[in-house]
Amino acid sequence: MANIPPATVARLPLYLRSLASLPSDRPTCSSEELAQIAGVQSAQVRKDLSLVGLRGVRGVGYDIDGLRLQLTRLLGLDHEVRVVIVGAGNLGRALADFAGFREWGFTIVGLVDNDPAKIGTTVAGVPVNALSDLDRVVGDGEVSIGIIATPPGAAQDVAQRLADTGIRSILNFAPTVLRVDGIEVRRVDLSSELQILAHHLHGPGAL
Amino acid sequence: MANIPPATVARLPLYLRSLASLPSDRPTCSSEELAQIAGVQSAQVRKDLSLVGLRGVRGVGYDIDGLRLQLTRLLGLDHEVRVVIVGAGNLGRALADFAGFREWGFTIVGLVDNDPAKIGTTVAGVPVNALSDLDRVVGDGEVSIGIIATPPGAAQDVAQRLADTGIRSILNFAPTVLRVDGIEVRRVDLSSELQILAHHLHGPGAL
DNA sequence: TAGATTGTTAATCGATTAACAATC
DNA sequence: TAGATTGTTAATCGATTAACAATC
Repeated sequence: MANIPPATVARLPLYLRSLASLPSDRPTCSSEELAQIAGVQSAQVRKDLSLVGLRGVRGVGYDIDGLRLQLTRLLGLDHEVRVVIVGAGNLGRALADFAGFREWGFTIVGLVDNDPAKIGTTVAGVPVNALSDLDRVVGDGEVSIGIIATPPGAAQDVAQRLADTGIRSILNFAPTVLRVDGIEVRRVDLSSELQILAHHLHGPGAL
Repeated sequence: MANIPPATVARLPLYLRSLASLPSDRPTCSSEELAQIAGVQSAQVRKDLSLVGLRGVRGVGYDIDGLRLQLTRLLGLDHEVRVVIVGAGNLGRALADFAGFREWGFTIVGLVDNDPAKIGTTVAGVPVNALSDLDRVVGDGEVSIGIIATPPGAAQDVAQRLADTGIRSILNFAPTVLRVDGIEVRRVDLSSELQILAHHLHGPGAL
């Protein structure tokens, strides 16, 4: 496999989810149907599926079950994926209890924080560990993804610690540009999202 | 103004934030310095700033205060921006208390939910209103941005209601493709982010 | 066969990067 | 002047879309 364009990879979860909205009485669907549900062009769907090696049948469409199976496999969701969340503030705790993660087979093995008042408690069944125990939590749990939900000042240090434990990927909610080698980092910048929306309030179409 | 490329708009919050990391003893900074902090190429910085009409001085750099002022204005953060959050679950409540929003001048005027047990309470000083009061909350508050933090099944209905109140933009945390006209929608898809990271666990560089 | 729909090519569009003349 | 750094052009790269021959 390999060398799937990033833009295509980013749409695979959308396609996988869109399959759930398909009428269940038919074995196949067309790229046009999938496109409607996903909110993209049908040519985009065909191109993306083709790029990841998924083929349909001309005149018929794509096999829904096959698509589901292969997309799940491509996204690595056919194995359990274990996740640790660093930062047990409001956001970290909300993420620990986020139904959407479990739904796709992600397991939150633990929260990590440096506040003694939080350590030892549990949030939605997830234990809160000391930051000094990060190594143990990640090592014991075969954790491959770390989520950073700390204040901005702590994020870089936490990222390096996560990297040192041998974690493979980081999802960063702190508004901090992380510098870590050999690790894939994705950033979710909540304030930026609002700011981008705010920009458009004054653009064309403003009151 | 107008017609700034979306990719450029999306980086303006990053530049604005990066200014805060600059040494405060100098009045100017170079595109190279800013690029380092923001984690992008210096040519990108120059191009972006040029595209939004911000100019530096050759051989000298950009005026830091001027940059901060103009970026703030461009992003519409020189006025208070009022926001309503629909959905007072874990995520909605975490967002209501999210420091990063207030920091940039966003005001959360209210949470909205349909759970009688939650209505009338407050979260981080933000009152929880009945969904049936959405109109009043948005209307009274001159709210321009709505955040959707509901379960997926409720998101489309909420989006339409928000549109009907005359809101201008929506930030959608529900894993739902929204169909609303004349409104800017941005999506933050937490499960997708993890799934994209999960995909790369098996790509090149996998153990 | 006729109708439907894929898979792929080529065209277009947009974003990034390199390079360098302009100029402080 | 010499050194630094912008602002912009052109080159490159990547993503999207249109179009249609292939084919079920």
